[in-house]
Amino acid sequence: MARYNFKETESKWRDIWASRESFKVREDTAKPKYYVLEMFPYPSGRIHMGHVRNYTLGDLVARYKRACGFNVLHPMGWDAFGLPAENAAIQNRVPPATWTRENIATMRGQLRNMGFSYDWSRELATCEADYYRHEQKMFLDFLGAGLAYRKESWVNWDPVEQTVLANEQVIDGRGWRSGELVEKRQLSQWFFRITAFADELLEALDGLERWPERVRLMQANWIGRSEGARMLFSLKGRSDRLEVYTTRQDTIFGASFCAIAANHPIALELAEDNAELTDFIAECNRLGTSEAAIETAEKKGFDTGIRARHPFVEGKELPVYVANFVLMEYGTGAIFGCPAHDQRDLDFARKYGLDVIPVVAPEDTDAGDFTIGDEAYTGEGRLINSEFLNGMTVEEAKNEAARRLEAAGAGEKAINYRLRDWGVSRQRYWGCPIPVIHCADCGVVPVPETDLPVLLPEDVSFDKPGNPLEHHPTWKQVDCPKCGRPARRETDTFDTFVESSWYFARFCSAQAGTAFDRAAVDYWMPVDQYIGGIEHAVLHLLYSRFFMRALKQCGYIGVDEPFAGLMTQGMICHETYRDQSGKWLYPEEVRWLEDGSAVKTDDGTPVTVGPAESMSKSKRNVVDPEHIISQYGADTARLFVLSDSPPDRDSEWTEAGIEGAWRYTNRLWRMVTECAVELPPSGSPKPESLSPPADTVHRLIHKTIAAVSQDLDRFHFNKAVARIRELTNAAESLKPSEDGSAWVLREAQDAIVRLIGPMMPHLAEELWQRLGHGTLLADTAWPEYDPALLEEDSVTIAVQVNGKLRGTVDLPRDSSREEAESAAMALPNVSRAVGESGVRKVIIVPNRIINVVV
RNA sequence: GCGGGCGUGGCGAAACUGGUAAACGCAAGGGACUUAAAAUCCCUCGCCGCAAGGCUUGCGGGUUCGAGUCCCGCCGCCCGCACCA
Repeated sequence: MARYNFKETESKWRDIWASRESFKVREDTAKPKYYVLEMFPYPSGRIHMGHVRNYTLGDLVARYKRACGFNVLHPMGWDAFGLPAENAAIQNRVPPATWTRENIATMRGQLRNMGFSYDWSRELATCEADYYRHEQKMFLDFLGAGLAYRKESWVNWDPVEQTVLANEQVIDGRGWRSGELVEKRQLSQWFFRITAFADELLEALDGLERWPERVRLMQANWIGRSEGARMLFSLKGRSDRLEVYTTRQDTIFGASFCAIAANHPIALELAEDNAELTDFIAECNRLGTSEAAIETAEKKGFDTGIRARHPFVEGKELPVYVANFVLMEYGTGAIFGCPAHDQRDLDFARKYGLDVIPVVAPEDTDAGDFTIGDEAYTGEGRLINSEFLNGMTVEEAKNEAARRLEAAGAGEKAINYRLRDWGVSRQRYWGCPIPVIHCADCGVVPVPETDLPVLLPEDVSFDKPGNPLEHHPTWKQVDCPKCGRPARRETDTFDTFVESSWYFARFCSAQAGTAFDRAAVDYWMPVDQYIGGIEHAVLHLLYSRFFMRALKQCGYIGVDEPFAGLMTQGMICHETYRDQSGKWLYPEEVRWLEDGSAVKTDDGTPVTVGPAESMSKSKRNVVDPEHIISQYGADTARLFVLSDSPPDRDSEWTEAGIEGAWRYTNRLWRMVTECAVELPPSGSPKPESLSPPADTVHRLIHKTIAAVSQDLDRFHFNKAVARIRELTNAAESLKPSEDGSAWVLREAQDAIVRLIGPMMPHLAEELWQRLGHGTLLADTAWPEYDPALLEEDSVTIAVQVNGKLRGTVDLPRDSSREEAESAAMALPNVSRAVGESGVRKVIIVPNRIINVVV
């Protein structure tokens, strides 16, 4: 029995697709367009299983849509700037550019070997000047539009990466890549004004119907809109006023203190001649922002001695504290405390002996009896102890309090967002240079457009720690474009998330001399289906949404939303292995014994097998796609990652699983190439009569085409695979002696090959040719089904007695109720279950179920 | 604390708007072919039971002729955000 020679076949068809430019596309208004994109990879060196899954999903969609008649754009590129290249440079003394380009070459070859239907003519790498030069121009335009600005602020400093991180890149107080606790530093940094679009980015989430609900929720939470009021408290003995933000302006009569953040300007001013306060502020700054630190931290305050005047109560004064739980980054960095209705304020008030005045009482409570114990009351109710607000609901009181504040010039309604502007400066070398020049006389001067691009020098040294651009002998020395005197180039580079915020639009016209060919972008954008990991739910996916709006405002493009559809794929997991000393082992270092236990291949010592976890280099539970491809071929690997688990769920890589996929690959091969009987050519006319078994399979072909199409439309790829296997099973079990079976078998082969085409393109292309077709399967339309064959003439109907299954009856489709009922009652099981008691009623759902109620 | 999701065989999973639970695959067991192995093919495979039959979708209730699916209350697991004013 000949095994399928995937090595020969797969490379043969890849060469044919490449030489025919099968997947090269251009704008064509005669066809509906479909833009399918997978998140482009960072060129780390080699592709991993996560890439295989991601790109297999995308390729399936691309090939399916192409077969369905869409003009499909399916490009690939490289997210090529980033820190690993610098680390490699330090460790191996290879320039980052060289390291990156070599990795790209390797990974491009690996992706080609997978047979993905990319239009390689659109390939791009973000580290090349012909890409990032456009980004520098965008920055200048953003600057002009007020969407980019420079500001001194407290930023997150990653001590390992030696750079600043955006808020989105700090997870539980730690750097998203380094995992190290971040420090707060005050630095002058470039920001993108993402907050200008806060409301729009939030509102538009509702329109992203083909995004997973949880990604939309995560973005909504991240933007964090809240409605409340800004209030101004005049301060005794000072001319300035204290601005606070609150969502509970209705509780103003319950206020008993104000609190400001440790980094609030007033706190810093007072600290100048108050050593005790300086110490307290330092203590607050030391406090981590990790979950553990926050939970264990005690509420602490420092009385500044300043007194704030209550806006409505003549003579009432509130002490102003510096408090460790007030964040400078949220709202105005100052609050008023109403202990009765906020747990944190209550804890604080109890500790410092402040008043606790209830001002909201639950509907059915007698106001006089309502007191606060250890728990603040945060529920609904009516206002008490609140002069002009008394008797109002919380909602009414919020409105009235805001109205009165505004009338008194002491505040107004306000909307606040959690979202902060996007800090894009990075003190790193391998990134896009920020095109500005610092001049001692003229200040910050943008690089004139005619001087773009600002090229990243490649002759850099990593001998000293820190940013090589700082240490470069000449690069930063430049004349001021305004006054001509010696000045200094900005040595910060952009966050690499800037490059990934517009690459998808660049793909529409990847070779254009300007950033975008507007007509091409208008034709292709938005991306119809974007596929990638959930880890970018907030980061990349939010930045890109902002970037499109910023580009639109600057006249580059006309779209707001970059990704109309989003699919987030799950991770690939694998068992973990440790030897006796607890060291992690690679799967290939483990051998399995007869009794099911595992030992080390080299010395036979026992191995501890751990549960499946997501593949990671540190735990060595990785499988190199290249090994799999050389052992089983790309198609088998592709089939395996599509089988069993739905795309959005984590799935486990197992040796048995890939073996199962390999078995099926060979079954298909044999079914077409080693058929026992002579089959008529594809497309022969249907024989006069089909035996009942042949007719059943004939119908199944059409049912399968219908079902697989629907499954692919809904991204239920594992179900589509199952249905194709079902059809294969049925076709194989058809006996050649049956009337018409040869014709049906050939029809089934044709259908199976076409249906499996987007999943296993090389094998399908080969079998398609062997079935006698003169065209490429890649150029062949998706099969159609005959709706008349989807419905059977007879149906099997379940018969229940009191909801319990007692048997089934086979009846002609659409039999009358009487026929159905009498057939059901005739079943011995049914009459036994009914017994002596009379039938009360019979529920009949035509063609589905008969339920006899006794 | 807030928000969201998920609990189905030994395992991955199916089950359209409530209508025959476990399709498809993996693993396992038995058999055929073979000197032998691999490959391949056939059979069994939710649980209890020789069988007839009974039971079964995390647990407890409810709605319904009928619930994996809807409602209420628990239990468990996972994810996101979090001193957010």
